[in-house]
Amino acid sequence: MSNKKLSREALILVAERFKLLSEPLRLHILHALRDGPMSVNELTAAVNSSQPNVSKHLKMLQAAGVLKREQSGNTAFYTIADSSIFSLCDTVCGSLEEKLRNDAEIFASI
Amino acid sequence: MSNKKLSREALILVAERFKLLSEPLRLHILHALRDGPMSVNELTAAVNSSQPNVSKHLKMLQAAGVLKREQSGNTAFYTIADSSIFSLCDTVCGSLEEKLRNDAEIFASI
DNA sequence: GCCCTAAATTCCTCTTTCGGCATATACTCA
DNA sequence: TGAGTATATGCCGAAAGAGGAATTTAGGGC
Repeated sequence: MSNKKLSREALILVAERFKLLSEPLRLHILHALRDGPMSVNELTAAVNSSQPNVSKHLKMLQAAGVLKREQSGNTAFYTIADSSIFSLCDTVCGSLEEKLRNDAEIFASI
Repeated sequence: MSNKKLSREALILVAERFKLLSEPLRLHILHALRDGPMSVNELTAAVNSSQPNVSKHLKMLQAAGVLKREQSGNTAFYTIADSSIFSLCDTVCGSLEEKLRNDAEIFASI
């Protein structure tokens, strides 16, 4: 764990990355892409949203460098470009699980 | 890296945790608390904001279980309660650094 | 060229959230 | 009890972000 002093600009960049991951639908999209590339249509079905909405979120994820876009014929395929997001999600899941377990214990001991 | 299927509710919880970390000021506060507990006044000075604003963010961080509050006399001290946030920040920093380095190389090779 | 399908873009509205300001609460000390 | 300091809270206005609906752009096949 590094201990650098972070500049104001660095903090903003980091915050932006977290903000990108702060929407359930975007997380859902990323989660769906774990098993490989998918087209916009496939993703739209997978996450149960509208096509324009999915396209908008895909654009944000791509602009941030998290996703990569590849066009094949008439359809666009999106792939994970930065797999560090999965470590992030796993870390958060682990932390939340632990917290919930602790809360459950406290509740049980009442 | 786990490969579980995440439920809609789990995605929302994870997204909420990321949202918590998506504000520069909150990151600043957490960063300042790396070296140990601080009072609200100290934090207000450290992050260069107003006291009410800092209090509000502290409350959110505490409600999420990221910070712990301890009152001593008239002043309140806040401490890191979930250090996994630092791994998160470090992972993001690493990813951003790599991306910037790559972008710089691409730019240099033009 | 024309039609069909896939994806992206624009406009709009609604909700959330940030920060400032004023105020309230709570603790200490005289 | 009264003054002073530390922290929390409530209210407001401004800005950002999400999703819906309609439309546009672009490719493929006839």
